[in-house]
Amino acid sequence: MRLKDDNKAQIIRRKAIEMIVKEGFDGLSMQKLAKSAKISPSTIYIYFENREDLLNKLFMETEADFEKDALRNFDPGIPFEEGLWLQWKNRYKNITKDPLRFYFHEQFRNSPLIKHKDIKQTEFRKNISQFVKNAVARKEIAALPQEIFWAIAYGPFYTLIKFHLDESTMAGTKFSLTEQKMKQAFQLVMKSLKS
Amino acid sequence: MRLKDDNKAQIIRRKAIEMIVKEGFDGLSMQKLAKSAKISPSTIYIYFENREDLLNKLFMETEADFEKDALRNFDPGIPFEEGLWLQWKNRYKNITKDPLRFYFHEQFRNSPLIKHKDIKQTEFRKNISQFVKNAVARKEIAALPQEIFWAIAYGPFYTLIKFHLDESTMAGTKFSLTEQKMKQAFQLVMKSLKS
DNA sequence: AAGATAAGCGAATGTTCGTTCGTTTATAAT
DNA sequence: ATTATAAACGAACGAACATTCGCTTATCTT
Repeated sequence: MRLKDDNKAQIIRRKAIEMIVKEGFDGLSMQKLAKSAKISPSTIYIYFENREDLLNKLFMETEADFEKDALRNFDPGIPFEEGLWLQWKNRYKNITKDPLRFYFHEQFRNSPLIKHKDIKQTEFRKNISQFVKNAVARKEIAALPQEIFWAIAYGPFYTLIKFHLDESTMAGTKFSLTEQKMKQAFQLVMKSLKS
Repeated sequence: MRLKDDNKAQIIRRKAIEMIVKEGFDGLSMQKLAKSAKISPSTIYIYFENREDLLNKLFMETEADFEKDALRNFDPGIPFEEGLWLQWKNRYKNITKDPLRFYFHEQFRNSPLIKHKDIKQTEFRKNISQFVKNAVARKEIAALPQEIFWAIAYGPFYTLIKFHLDESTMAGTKFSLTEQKMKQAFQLVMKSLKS
Protein backbone atom coordinates (compact mmCIF):
# COMPACT_ATOMS: atom_id res chain seq x y z
CA MET A 1 0.00 0.00 0.00
CA ARG A 2 0.88 3.62 -0.41
CA LEU A 3 1.45 6.03 2.44
CA LYS A 4 0.13 9.56 2.88
CA ASP A 5 2.55 12.23 1.75
CA ASP A 6 3.16 14.74 4.54
CA ASN A 7 4.78 17.04 2.07
CA LYS A 8 1.63 17.09 -0.06
CA ALA A 9 -0.47 18.00 2.96
CA GLN A 10 1.93 20.85 3.67
CA ILE A 11 1.61 22.24 0.17
CA ILE A 12 -2.17 22.19 0.46
CA ARG A 13 -2.00 24.04 3.78
CA ARG A 14 0.39 26.62 2.48
CA LYS A 15 -1.46 27.35 -0.74
CA ALA A 16 -4.76 27.55 1.13
CA ILE A 17 -3.38 30.18 3.47
CA GLU A 18 -1.93 32.11 0.55
CA MET A 19 -5.25 32.11 -1.26
CA ILE A 20 -7.22 33.15 1.81
CA VAL A 21 -4.86 35.99 2.63
CA LYS A 22 -4.92 37.21 -0.95
CA GLU A 23 -8.62 36.77 -1.74
CA GLY A 24 -10.49 36.08 1.47
CA PHE A 25 -12.53 33.05 2.44
CA ASP A 26 -14.74 33.35 -0.62
CA GLY A 27 -11.59 33.35 -2.72
CA LEU A 28 -10.71 29.85 -1.55
CA SER A 29 -12.34 27.19 -3.70
CA MET A 30 -11.34 23.55 -3.64
CA GLN A 31 -10.78 23.49 -7.38
CA LYS A 32 -8.61 26.60 -7.44
CA LEU A 33 -6.70 25.27 -4.46
CA ALA A 34 -6.13 21.96 -6.23
CA LYS A 35 -4.88 23.70 -9.31
CA SER A 36 -2.46 25.89 -7.40
CA ALA A 37 -1.18 22.86 -5.46
CA LYS A 38 -0.92 20.91 -8.72
CA ILE A 39 -3.08 18.03 -7.56
CA SER A 40 -6.58 16.75 -8.24
CA PRO A 41 -9.46 18.28 -6.24
CA SER A 42 -10.33 14.87 -4.89
CA THR A 43 -6.86 14.44 -3.44
CA ILE A 44 -7.55 17.23 -0.97
CA TYR A 45 -10.25 15.04 0.51
CA ILE A 46 -7.68 12.39 1.39
CA TYR A 47 -6.03 14.82 3.77
CA PHE A 48 -9.04 16.83 4.93
CA GLU A 49 -12.65 15.80 5.42
CA ASN A 50 -14.06 18.82 3.63
CA ARG A 51 -13.62 22.55 3.22
CA GLU A 52 -14.73 23.38 6.73
CA ASP A 53 -12.40 20.79 8.22
CA LEU A 54 -9.52 22.21 6.22
CA LEU A 55 -10.16 25.72 7.49
CA ASN A 56 -10.59 24.62 11.10
CA LYS A 57 -7.42 22.54 11.06
CA LEU A 58 -5.47 25.40 9.50
CA PHE A 59 -6.61 27.71 12.25
CA MET A 60 -5.99 25.34 15.13
CA GLU A 61 -2.55 24.42 13.87
CA THR A 62 -1.62 28.05 13.31
CA GLU A 63 -2.74 28.97 16.78
CA ALA A 64 -0.86 26.06 18.34
CA ASP A 65 2.28 27.10 16.49
CA PHE A 66 1.98 30.69 17.66
CA GLU A 67 1.55 29.61 21.26
CA LYS A 68 4.51 27.26 21.09
CA ASP A 69 6.71 29.89 19.45
CA ALA A 70 5.76 32.51 22.03
CA LEU A 71 7.18 30.32 24.79
CA ARG A 72 10.66 30.01 23.26
CA ASN A 73 13.26 30.55 26.02
CA PHE A 74 10.43 31.41 28.36
CA ASP A 75 10.11 30.25 31.95
CA PRO A 76 7.31 31.30 34.29
CA GLY A 77 9.86 31.92 37.03
CA ILE A 78 11.82 34.73 35.41
CA PRO A 79 11.42 38.37 36.51
CA PHE A 80 8.32 40.04 35.14
CA GLU A 81 9.84 42.78 33.04
CA GLU A 82 12.26 40.39 31.41
CA GLY A 83 9.51 37.82 30.78
CA LEU A 84 7.01 40.20 29.24
CA TRP A 85 9.66 41.71 27.00
CA LEU A 86 10.65 38.22 25.85
CA GLN A 87 7.01 37.56 25.00
CA TRP A 88 6.82 40.72 22.92
CA LYS A 89 10.02 39.90 21.10
CA ASN A 90 9.10 36.28 20.44
CA ARG A 91 5.75 37.30 19.05
CA TYR A 92 7.23 40.05 16.93
CA LYS A 93 9.77 37.64 15.45
CA ASN A 94 7.21 34.95 14.68
CA ILE A 95 4.77 37.34 13.10
CA THR A 96 7.22 39.24 10.93
CA LYS A 97 9.07 36.09 9.90
CA ASP A 98 5.90 34.82 8.20
CA PRO A 99 3.16 37.44 8.14
CA LEU A 100 0.82 35.33 6.02
CA ARG A 101 0.07 33.03 8.94
CA PHE A 102 -0.72 36.04 11.12
CA TYR A 103 -2.98 37.58 8.50
CA PHE A 104 -4.81 34.30 8.13
CA HIS A 105 -5.15 33.92 11.88
CA GLU A 106 -6.55 37.41 12.29
CA GLN A 107 -8.96 36.96 9.43
CA PHE A 108 -10.27 33.72 10.88
CA ARG A 109 -10.47 35.05 14.41
CA ASN A 110 -12.63 37.97 13.29
CA SER A 111 -14.95 35.83 11.20
CA PRO A 112 -17.97 33.77 12.22
CA LEU A 113 -16.04 30.63 11.32
CA ILE A 114 -14.54 30.77 14.77
CA LYS A 115 -16.44 28.87 17.39
CA HIS A 116 -15.27 30.24 20.69
CA LYS A 117 -16.84 27.64 22.89
CA ASP A 118 -13.96 25.76 24.36
CA ILE A 119 -11.20 27.94 25.71
CA LYS A 120 -9.25 24.96 26.87
CA GLN A 121 -6.51 25.36 29.43
CA THR A 122 -3.55 24.98 27.09
CA GLU A 123 0.03 24.58 28.21
CA PHE A 124 0.51 28.12 27.01
CA ARG A 125 -2.19 29.61 29.20
CA LYS A 126 -0.95 27.73 32.22
CA ASN A 127 2.52 29.13 31.72
CA ILE A 128 1.42 32.71 31.34
CA SER A 129 -0.98 32.46 34.24
CA GLN A 130 1.75 31.11 36.51
CA PHE A 131 4.16 33.78 35.29
CA VAL A 132 1.76 36.54 36.27
CA LYS A 133 0.97 34.95 39.63
CA ASN A 134 4.67 34.81 40.46
CA ALA A 135 5.14 38.46 39.54
CA VAL A 136 2.22 39.53 41.73
CA ALA A 137 3.51 37.40 44.64
CA ARG A 138 6.90 39.09 44.34
CA LYS A 139 5.10 42.46 44.24
CA GLU A 140 6.67 43.32 40.91
CA ILE A 141 3.25 44.22 39.49
CA ALA A 142 -0.18 45.01 40.86
CA ALA A 143 -2.88 42.33 40.99
CA LEU A 144 -5.46 42.81 38.26
CA PRO A 145 -8.38 40.97 36.71
CA GLN A 146 -6.80 38.84 34.02
CA GLU A 147 -8.65 40.54 31.15
CA ILE A 148 -7.45 43.95 32.25
CA PHE A 149 -3.93 42.66 32.65
CA TRP A 150 -4.02 41.16 29.18
CA ALA A 151 -5.47 44.33 27.66
CA ILE A 152 -2.73 46.51 29.13
CA ALA A 153 0.14 44.09 28.62
CA TYR A 154 -0.61 42.97 25.06
CA GLY A 155 -3.19 45.35 23.61
CA PRO A 156 -0.65 48.04 22.69
CA PHE A 157 1.71 45.44 21.25
CA TYR A 158 -0.84 44.04 18.82
CA THR A 159 -1.99 47.50 17.83
CA LEU A 160 1.60 48.35 16.90
CA ILE A 161 2.01 45.09 15.00
CA LYS A 162 -1.05 45.92 12.93
CA PHE A 163 0.25 49.39 12.15
CA HIS A 164 3.51 47.83 11.11
CA LEU A 165 1.98 45.21 8.83
CA ASP A 166 -0.66 47.51 7.38
CA GLU A 167 1.83 50.17 6.45
CA SER A 168 4.30 47.71 5.02
CA THR A 169 1.73 46.72 2.40
CA MET A 170 1.06 50.32 1.44
CA ALA A 171 2.58 52.62 -1.09
CA GLY A 172 3.92 55.34 1.23
CA THR A 173 5.41 53.35 4.08
CA LYS A 174 5.25 55.73 6.97
CA PHE A 175 5.48 53.48 10.00
CA SER A 176 7.95 50.72 10.64
CA LEU A 177 8.08 49.05 14.02
CA THR A 178 11.75 49.05 14.96
CA GLU A 179 12.95 47.39 18.15
CA GLN A 180 13.59 50.84 19.55
CA LYS A 181 9.97 51.94 19.09
CA MET A 182 8.77 48.64 20.48
CA LYS A 183 10.92 49.21 23.54
CA GLN A 184 9.53 52.70 23.98
CA ALA A 185 5.98 51.38 23.99
CA PHE A 186 7.01 48.53 26.26
CA GLN A 187 8.36 50.89 28.87
CA LEU A 188 5.13 52.82 28.90
CA VAL A 189 3.26 49.58 29.47
CA MET A 190 5.61 48.68 32.32
CA LYS A 191 4.89 52.06 33.89
CA SER A 192 1.22 51.04 34.03
CA LEU A 193 1.78 47.61 35.49
CA LYS A 194 4.44 48.22 38.09
CA SER A 195 3.03 48.26 41.58
CA MET B 1 -41.43 58.91 -12.37
CA ARG B 2 -40.76 56.92 -9.28
CA LEU B 3 -38.21 57.81 -6.63
CA LYS B 4 -35.70 55.58 -4.90
CA ASP B 5 -36.85 54.29 -1.57
CA ASP B 6 -34.34 55.14 1.15
CA ASN B 7 -36.04 52.74 3.46
CA LYS B 8 -35.51 49.88 1.01
CA ALA B 9 -31.81 50.67 0.77
CA GLN B 10 -31.65 50.61 4.56
CA ILE B 11 -33.22 47.18 4.74
CA ILE B 12 -30.71 45.86 2.20
CA ARG B 13 -27.84 47.29 4.22
CA ARG B 14 -29.12 45.92 7.47
CA LYS B 15 -29.83 42.43 6.17
CA ALA B 16 -26.46 42.30 4.44
CA ILE B 17 -24.66 43.09 7.67
CA GLU B 18 -26.71 40.52 9.54
CA MET B 19 -25.88 37.83 7.00
CA ILE B 20 -22.18 38.66 6.96
CA VAL B 21 -21.92 38.66 10.73
CA LYS B 22 -23.77 35.37 10.96
CA GLU B 23 -22.20 33.52 8.02
CA GLY B 24 -19.19 35.47 6.83
CA PHE B 25 -18.53 36.98 3.43
CA ASP B 26 -19.08 33.69 1.65
CA GLY B 27 -22.44 33.46 3.40
CA LEU B 28 -23.65 36.61 1.66
CA SER B 29 -25.20 35.88 -1.71
CA MET B 30 -27.26 38.36 -3.65
CA GLN B 31 -30.13 35.93 -3.96
CA LYS B 32 -30.25 35.07 -0.27
CA LEU B 33 -29.97 38.75 0.55
CA ALA B 34 -32.88 39.55 -1.77
CA LYS B 35 -35.01 36.85 -0.19
CA SER B 36 -34.29 38.02 3.34
CA ALA B 37 -35.04 41.64 2.36
CA LYS B 38 -38.20 40.46 0.57
CA ILE B 39 -37.28 41.98 -2.76
CA SER B 40 -36.08 40.78 -6.16
CA PRO B 41 -32.35 40.19 -6.65
CA SER B 42 -32.32 42.69 -9.47
CA THR B 43 -33.66 45.41 -7.19
CA ILE B 44 -30.42 45.36 -5.23
CA TYR B 45 -28.66 46.52 -8.38
CA ILE B 46 -30.75 49.67 -8.42
CA TYR B 47 -29.17 50.75 -5.14
CA PHE B 48 -25.71 49.21 -5.52
CA GLU B 49 -23.59 48.66 -8.60
CA ASN B 50 -22.65 45.11 -7.67
CA ARG B 51 -21.67 42.92 -4.75
CA GLU B 52 -18.29 44.55 -4.28
CA ASP B 53 -19.80 48.02 -4.35
CA LEU B 54 -22.33 46.98 -1.73
CA LEU B 55 -19.62 45.69 0.59
CA ASN B 56 -17.42 48.74 0.13
CA LYS B 57 -20.25 51.16 0.75
CA LEU B 58 -21.31 49.25 3.84
CA PHE B 59 -17.82 49.50 5.23
CA MET B 60 -17.25 53.13 4.44
CA GLU B 61 -20.61 54.15 5.84
CA THR B 62 -20.07 52.12 8.99
CA GLU B 63 -16.68 53.67 9.51
CA ALA B 64 -18.00 57.17 8.93
CA ASP B 65 -20.76 56.55 11.47
CA PHE B 66 -18.31 55.30 14.07
CA GLU B 67 -16.10 58.33 13.63
CA LYS B 68 -19.02 60.70 13.88
CA ASP B 69 -20.39 58.97 16.97
CA ALA B 70 -17.01 59.00 18.67
CA LEU B 71 -16.95 62.79 18.52
CA ARG B 72 -20.24 63.29 20.37
CA ASN B 73 -19.80 66.06 22.98
CA PHE B 74 -16.12 66.13 22.10
CA ASP B 75 -14.02 69.23 21.67
CA PRO B 76 -10.27 69.19 20.96
CA GLY B 77 -9.76 71.86 23.57
CA ILE B 78 -10.90 69.96 26.65
CA PRO B 79 -8.43 68.57 29.19
CA PHE B 80 -6.73 65.38 28.10
CA GLU B 81 -7.94 62.96 30.74
CA GLU B 82 -11.52 64.10 30.34
CA GLY B 83 -11.27 63.93 26.55
CA LEU B 84 -9.79 60.46 26.33
CA TRP B 85 -12.30 59.11 28.80
CA LEU B 86 -15.12 60.60 26.74
CA GLN B 87 -13.69 58.85 23.68
CA TRP B 88 -13.67 55.53 25.48
CA LYS B 89 -17.21 55.98 26.73
CA ASN B 90 -18.57 57.13 23.36
CA ARG B 91 -17.00 54.17 21.62
CA TYR B 92 -18.20 51.74 24.25
CA LYS B 93 -21.75 53.04 23.93
CA ASN B 94 -21.79 52.93 20.14
CA ILE B 95 -20.35 49.44 19.96
CA THR B 96 -22.52 47.84 22.60
CA LYS B 97 -25.65 49.61 21.37
CA ASP B 98 -25.35 47.77 18.05
CA PRO B 99 -22.60 45.15 18.11
CA LEU B 100 -23.44 43.81 14.63
CA ARG B 101 -21.97 46.89 12.99
CA PHE B 102 -18.79 46.49 15.00
CA TYR B 103 -18.49 42.79 14.16
CA PHE B 104 -18.96 43.59 10.49
CA HIS B 105 -16.42 46.38 10.63
CA GLU B 106 -13.82 44.16 12.29
CA GLN B 107 -14.43 41.34 9.85
CA PHE B 108 -14.00 43.64 6.90
CA ARG B 109 -10.96 45.38 8.33
CA ASN B 110 -9.17 42.06 8.80
CA SER B 111 -10.01 40.79 5.33
CA PRO B 112 -8.32 41.42 2.00
CA LEU B 113 -11.41 43.31 0.86
CA ILE B 114 -9.96 46.34 2.57
CA LYS B 115 -7.83 48.50 0.37
CA HIS B 116 -5.82 50.64 2.71
CA LYS B 117 -4.37 53.02 0.20
CA ASP B 118 -5.97 56.31 0.99
CA ILE B 119 -5.92 57.23 4.65
CA LYS B 120 -7.61 60.52 4.03
CA GLN B 121 -7.42 63.27 6.60
CA THR B 122 -10.97 63.01 7.87
CA GLU B 123 -12.62 65.53 10.16
CA PHE B 124 -12.24 62.88 12.83
CA ARG B 125 -8.49 62.51 12.48
CA LYS B 126 -8.01 66.26 12.48
CA ASN B 127 -9.92 66.55 15.74
CA ILE B 128 -8.01 63.83 17.53
CA SER B 129 -4.70 65.06 16.23
CA GLN B 130 -5.42 68.59 17.48
CA PHE B 131 -6.64 67.24 20.81
CA VAL B 132 -3.35 65.40 21.36
CA LYS B 133 -1.28 68.39 20.27
CA ASN B 134 -3.07 70.59 22.79
CA ALA B 135 -2.46 68.11 25.58
CA VAL B 136 1.24 67.89 24.77
CA ALA B 137 1.51 71.70 24.60
CA ARG B 138 -0.11 71.95 28.03
CA LYS B 139 2.33 69.26 29.25
CA GLU B 140 -0.51 67.03 30.35
CA ILE B 141 1.03 64.12 28.48
CA ALA B 142 4.41 63.25 26.99
CA ALA B 143 5.07 63.71 23.28
CA LEU B 144 5.03 60.38 21.42
CA PRO B 145 5.07 59.09 17.86
CA GLN B 146 1.40 58.98 16.91
CA GLU B 147 1.34 55.20 16.41
CA ILE B 148 2.73 54.59 19.88
CA PHE B 149 0.29 57.06 21.35
CA TRP B 150 -2.59 55.34 19.62
CA ALA B 151 -1.40 51.88 20.68
CA ILE B 152 -1.22 52.86 24.35
CA ALA B 153 -4.33 55.04 24.43
CA TYR B 154 -6.71 52.77 22.50
CA GLY B 155 -5.09 49.31 22.24
CA PRO B 156 -6.17 48.23 25.73
CA PHE B 157 -9.67 49.60 25.17
CA TYR B 158 -10.29 47.56 22.04
CA THR B 159 -8.81 44.46 23.61
CA LEU B 160 -11.30 44.79 26.45
CA ILE B 161 -14.18 45.39 24.04
CA LYS B 162 -13.32 42.17 22.24
CA PHE B 163 -13.21 40.23 25.48
CA HIS B 164 -16.57 41.68 26.37
CA LEU B 165 -18.22 40.86 23.05
CA ASP B 166 -16.62 37.43 22.71
CA GLU B 167 -17.68 36.34 26.14
CA SER B 168 -21.19 37.69 25.77
CA THR B 169 -21.77 35.29 22.87
CA MET B 170 -20.52 32.33 24.86
CA ALA B 171 -22.19 29.84 27.12
CA GLY B 172 -20.39 30.56 30.39
CA THR B 173 -20.22 34.34 30.43
CA LYS B 174 -17.20 35.03 32.54
CA PHE B 175 -16.22 38.57 31.59
CA SER B 176 -18.47 41.58 31.36
CA LEU B 177 -16.96 45.01 30.81
CA THR B 178 -18.60 47.19 33.44
CA GLU B 179 -17.91 50.92 33.58
CA GLN B 180 -15.93 50.27 36.75
CA LYS B 181 -13.55 47.85 35.04
CA MET B 182 -13.22 50.17 32.09
CA LYS B 183 -12.29 52.98 34.48
CA GLN B 184 -9.70 50.77 36.15
CA ALA B 185 -8.03 50.06 32.82
CA PHE B 186 -8.34 53.69 31.84
CA GLN B 187 -6.46 54.83 34.90
CA LEU B 188 -3.62 52.46 34.14
CA VAL B 189 -3.44 53.90 30.65
CA MET B 190 -3.35 57.41 32.03
CA LYS B 191 -0.47 56.39 34.27
CA SER B 192 1.48 55.55 31.11
CA LEU B 193 0.69 58.72 29.26
CA LYS B 194 1.01 61.35 31.92
CA SER B 195 4.22 63.32 31.63
C1' DA C 1 -56.28 62.80 -16.20
C1' DA C 2 -52.23 61.64 -19.17
C1' DG C 3 -47.74 60.68 -20.05
C1' DA C 4 -43.06 59.85 -18.89
C1' DT C 5 -39.71 57.71 -16.27
C1' DA C 6 -37.46 54.92 -13.33
C1' DA C 7 -38.43 51.43 -9.62
C1' DG C 8 -39.24 46.78 -9.19
C1' DC C 9 -39.89 42.17 -10.69
C1' DG C 10 -38.89 37.03 -11.74
C1' DA C 11 -37.03 34.14 -14.91
C1' DA C 12 -32.98 32.98 -17.24
C1' DT C 13 -27.83 33.11 -18.36
C1' DG C 14 -23.43 31.02 -18.10
C1' DT C 15 -20.11 30.07 -14.50
C1' DT C 16 -18.23 28.22 -10.56
C1' DC C 17 -18.95 25.86 -6.38
C1' DG C 18 -18.12 21.50 -3.00
C1' DT C 19 -18.07 16.94 -3.26
C1' DT C 20 -18.32 12.11 -5.17
C1' DC C 21 -17.31 8.14 -8.02
C1' DG C 22 -15.08 4.71 -10.89
C1' DT C 23 -10.70 3.91 -12.33
C1' DT C 24 -5.72 3.91 -12.44
C1' DT C 25 -1.28 3.93 -10.23
C1' DA C 26 2.34 3.71 -6.80
C1' DT C 27 4.26 1.30 -3.11
C1' DA C 28 4.63 -1.34 1.39
C1' DA C 29 4.33 -6.04 2.69
C1' DT C 30 4.64 -10.71 1.40
C1' DA D 1 7.90 -11.04 -8.31
C1' DT D 2 3.22 -10.83 -6.65
C1' DT D 3 -0.49 -9.04 -4.23
C1' DA D 4 -3.14 -6.07 -1.47
C1' DT D 5 -4.17 -1.52 -0.27
C1' DA D 6 -4.81 3.11 -0.24
C1' DA D 7 -3.19 7.32 -2.69
C1' DA D 8 -4.24 9.92 -6.67
C1' DC D 9 -6.74 11.14 -10.54
C1' DG D 10 -10.18 13.67 -13.76
C1' DA D 11 -14.65 13.71 -15.15
C1' DA D 12 -19.07 14.44 -13.58
C1' DC D 13 -23.04 15.82 -10.27
C1' DG D 14 -26.59 19.05 -8.88
C1' DA D 15 -26.71 23.26 -6.39
C1' DA D 16 -25.77 27.87 -5.86
C1' DC D 17 -23.50 31.88 -7.61
C1' DA D 18 -23.51 37.14 -9.65
C1' DT D 19 -25.60 39.52 -12.90
C1' DT D 20 -28.80 40.76 -16.85
C1' DC D 21 -33.01 41.38 -19.54
C1' DG D 22 -37.64 42.15 -21.01
C1' DC D 23 -41.49 43.32 -18.84
C1' DT D 24 -44.87 45.40 -15.41
C1' DT D 25 -46.05 48.81 -12.06
C1' DA D 26 -45.97 52.82 -9.15
C1' DT D 27 -45.58 57.59 -8.81
C1' DC D 28 -43.76 62.30 -9.93
C1' DT D 29 -44.60 66.03 -13.32
C1' DT D 30 -47.42 68.34 -16.39
